[in-house]
Amino acid sequence: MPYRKTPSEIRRLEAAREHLVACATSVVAEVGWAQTSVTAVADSAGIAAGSVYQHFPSKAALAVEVFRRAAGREVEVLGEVLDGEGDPVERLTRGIEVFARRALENRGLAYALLAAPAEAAVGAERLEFRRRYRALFAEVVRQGMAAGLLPAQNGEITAAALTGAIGEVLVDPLGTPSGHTTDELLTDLTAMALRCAGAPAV
Amino acid sequence: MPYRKTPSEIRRLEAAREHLVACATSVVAEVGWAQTSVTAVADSAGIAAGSVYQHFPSKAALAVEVFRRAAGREVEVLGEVLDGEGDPVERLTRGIEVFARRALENRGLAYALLAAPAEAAVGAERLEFRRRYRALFAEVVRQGMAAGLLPAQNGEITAAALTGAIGEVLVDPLGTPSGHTTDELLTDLTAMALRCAGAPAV
DNA sequence: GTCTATATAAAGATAGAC
DNA sequence: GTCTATCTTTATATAGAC
Repeated sequence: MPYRKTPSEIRRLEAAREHLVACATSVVAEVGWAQTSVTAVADSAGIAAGSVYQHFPSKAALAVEVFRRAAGREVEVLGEVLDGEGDPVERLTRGIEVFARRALENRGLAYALLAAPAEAAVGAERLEFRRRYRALFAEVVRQGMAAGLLPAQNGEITAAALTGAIGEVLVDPLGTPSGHTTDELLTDLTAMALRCAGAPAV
Repeated sequence: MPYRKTPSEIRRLEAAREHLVACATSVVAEVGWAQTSVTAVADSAGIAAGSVYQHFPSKAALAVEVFRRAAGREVEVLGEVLDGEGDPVERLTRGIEVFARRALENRGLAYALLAAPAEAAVGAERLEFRRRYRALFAEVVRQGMAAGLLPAQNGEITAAALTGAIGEVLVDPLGTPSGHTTDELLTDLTAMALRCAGAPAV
């Protein structure tokens, strides 16, 4: 009776945990935080409700993990684009495009991350991640000002507006109705973003 | 034993109901929807929990009433400013200023109306009212374009960005920290809004 | 380790006394 | 009409069998 787990045991446990997080993420994306009960997650993962507590001490801990994983991916992707090639204005344009496109492609998850009603612990995480999104946007705006491509402005407010605008378009189910393709929406959104940051019209 | 309520009885009942709505609004502004229990509202109004159900059939109905009253006031005020005197750009500037100032002056309530976690029924109302805010902004942007003061743009997206930006500034508790007075914040916010709508720099 | 069954807690809603 | 006390529901979390 070993007092230490074998490597294969550890792998199995981690895999089960990963599976649980993945299933919980799907459930949240589909029905939102409020309707995501421990039972629903367990059903989705094919285990009993009680077994969830083998991997997470509480529902809140699981929810926070789900949020951190998903939001962390978005921050990472956005950060890479904004920190990539080209001048600050080009990068900002691509960043908005990528951020919005990913959100539109997985609307349920994006809504859950940006806006959906959630318990307090998740709300706190959301606040933190919104700050990170905004910090990324604010930094590229700062660079744009330094390069003389953007006029003097409060970059934090511009960044907040960009984050808020994308969220707002997502929140409204009528945001992409008949007559507007995703591409048209993205064109209008990036145009607004460039105006918002004060980039000269093309 | 009259089968009809006397006028004074009706007045008393309506007054009690008004008082209940007012107290509930205060509670929501202070602690948010999630922490607003029927008991807390009843305590605040100085009545028993059970008595709440003399005036509203359910907690959700009370919450919706609270939301409608408060959000309706904001829509009305914003509508009057945007529909007032001056050219469209001037009205937009004043509208942003008034909307944001009122929100900053009653931050708890503004947060509850714009962003705070809430039950489904309130969430649906919020969606509806955000659409109304946006429709108001979109209309003045449309007028600005028609008057040749603003460049061609998707006014709905500009309107969404403005609503989102104000909400975003409010959501962040660090939005108005040391070094930024409310007036400075408003100056930066209106400047962003004018850029966002494409108004020429002053 | 995972299941079933159950304990527990919180909040909304109701019944009946006054 | 309002209060007190209680019922009911719902979902989290736990205990003990296998």
